Amino acid sequence: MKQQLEQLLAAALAALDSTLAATAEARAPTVERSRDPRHGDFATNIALRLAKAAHSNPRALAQRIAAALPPNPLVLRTEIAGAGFINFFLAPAAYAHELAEIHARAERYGHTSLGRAERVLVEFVSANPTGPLHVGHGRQAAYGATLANILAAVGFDVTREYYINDAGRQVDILAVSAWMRYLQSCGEAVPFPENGYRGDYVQNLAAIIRAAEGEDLRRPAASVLAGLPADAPAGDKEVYIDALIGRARDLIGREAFRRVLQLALEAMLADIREDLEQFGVRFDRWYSEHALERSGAIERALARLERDGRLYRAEGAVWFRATAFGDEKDRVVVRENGQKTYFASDIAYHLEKRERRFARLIDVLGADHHGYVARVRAGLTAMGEPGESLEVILIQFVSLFRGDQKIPMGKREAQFVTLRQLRAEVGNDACRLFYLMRGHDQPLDFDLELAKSRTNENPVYYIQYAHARVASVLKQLAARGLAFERAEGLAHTALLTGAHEQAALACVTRFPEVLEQAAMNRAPHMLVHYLRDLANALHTYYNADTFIVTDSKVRNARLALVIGVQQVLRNGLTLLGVSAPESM
RNA sequence: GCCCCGGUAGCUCAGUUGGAUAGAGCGCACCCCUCCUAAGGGUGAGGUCACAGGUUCAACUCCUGUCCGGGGCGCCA
Repeated sequence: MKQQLEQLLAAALAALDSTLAATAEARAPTVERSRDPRHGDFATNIALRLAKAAHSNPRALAQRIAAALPPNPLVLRTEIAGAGFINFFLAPAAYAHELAEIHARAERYGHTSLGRAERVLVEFVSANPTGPLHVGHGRQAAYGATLANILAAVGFDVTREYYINDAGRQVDILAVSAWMRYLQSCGEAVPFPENGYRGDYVQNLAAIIRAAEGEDLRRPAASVLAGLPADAPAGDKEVYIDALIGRARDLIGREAFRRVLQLALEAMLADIREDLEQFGVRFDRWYSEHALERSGAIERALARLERDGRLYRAEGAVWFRATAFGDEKDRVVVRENGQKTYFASDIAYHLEKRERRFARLIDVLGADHHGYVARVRAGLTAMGEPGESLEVILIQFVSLFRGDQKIPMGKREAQFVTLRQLRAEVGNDACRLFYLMRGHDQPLDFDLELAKSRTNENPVYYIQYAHARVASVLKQLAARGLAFERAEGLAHTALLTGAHEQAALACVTRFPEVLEQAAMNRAPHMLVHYLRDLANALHTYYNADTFIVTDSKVRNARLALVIGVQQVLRNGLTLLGVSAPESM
């Protein structure tokens, strides 16, 4: 509906004044829903915006524009109001037409072609496979999955990707942590390194290694520890763990170390995949950093930067001249010890995304990655790619509460709450919806008690209940030996004149606009708030009026409306990854 | 010190890219089931949109500065 009005406006402006119509504002006139019903159904401020360029006062200009509007059966009348707004009052037929559209398009209603099939890569979660997903990753998963769904719904060609950091020092640390636990389980008295991963899951990794390798990789504690530098607190934990990794490779051989690493990695990845799968989060591709490395892409990227004079050597390391591309300092790409940094592979990875012809690269990252944005963009720019093609969305942190009691969390400590634990406690539906209730740039307080409560304080049930309520009405209808007659209902929508019916119609037909807003603002929470509003419109209507009445015209018109509401609720919940139950 | 995000009702938060009288939930005070699920609906009280300037016909929204809160600034990832 909104689009049609905007087209009418554009036509009016073109007919009125060709030079005026050429201005940027006139080319894309905007129409908005009126907040106050007295201001009609839609309103535009175009006359106010163009008044200066037209050398006219806004109200007079509004008059001329309104007069130039091509006649349209959907528009009952227009009115000039306030400082120069043009208010549109729609004909009842406009809502009737839109309601028929909901019934006709069903699960496709709300889907548009706004995105023009532009190729978008949404990379999200990408948690390091060195431990199970925690509640922060859960928010990124819910956000990324839903954003991708919404972008796809409004016509973007979306690919969902998870980048696996399965190369480099970090996974070596995972491997050596698992090996140390393995040695302990074999009865060797080796101290666990300060910088190792100390979660319980590492014990499981040790058990997996033992099942695969028996005691073949057991080495005496004395030979493991001989001549190593001191661990923290006396020594440097970073130096210590690197030395320990070197020792492990020497003692069991590079090949065996590789097998340990591979077993640990596969177990972690299987856990992460299963967790996300159960959470309803799916990826089109799991992109391995290790595979990127093997393909030579990182070497090629570095060679290209070298050729273009973007690299220099200092203090034994190789630096990328990031400051030449807007970053605040230059960045190391190859360390003094010859190891490439993660940043080097990030450059290659993002370049490779562009080579796969994605017009827009969206990275969904934790808020702690803020410093990373400028440098990856600098890398992309240095490669001759437009910096704007990269869009980084930072997700603020999650705090868990039990009532008003904050639950302590720490990533490296043994005690942290995993996504799996959270899902088990509150359920997937509440989990997805609670993660999405707030804007991504807002820290999230997640109250476990509230998420579990089956009261009206809990928005999950509120929305789902509205959906189930309509299903219940239909069951009741069948129980009374009646059936919904769609054609009759849609033919008599003019009977839906009550205040609650008008409100429900206005709300349910907003869905396509909400999806566009949510997509363009990267704001899934707008969809959540909308669904709450729609559920409220349904509950209010339900309490005020009876749907199953004897007059079949009225009955079917009302049912057409509530079934339309149910359809939109279902479409919205599906995008959020929340179930739409038939009964509760 | 520099950078990012936030500051809106007692609490938790929305606010349609600058519009008309700033909204919702919870909490508080009331009211509504012989009726399609009360996991629901309705009414009321509650605001200096952190503060000060600026831009504009119009500012919660944009710009500058100040104050407060959170986060980030390693040859870590």
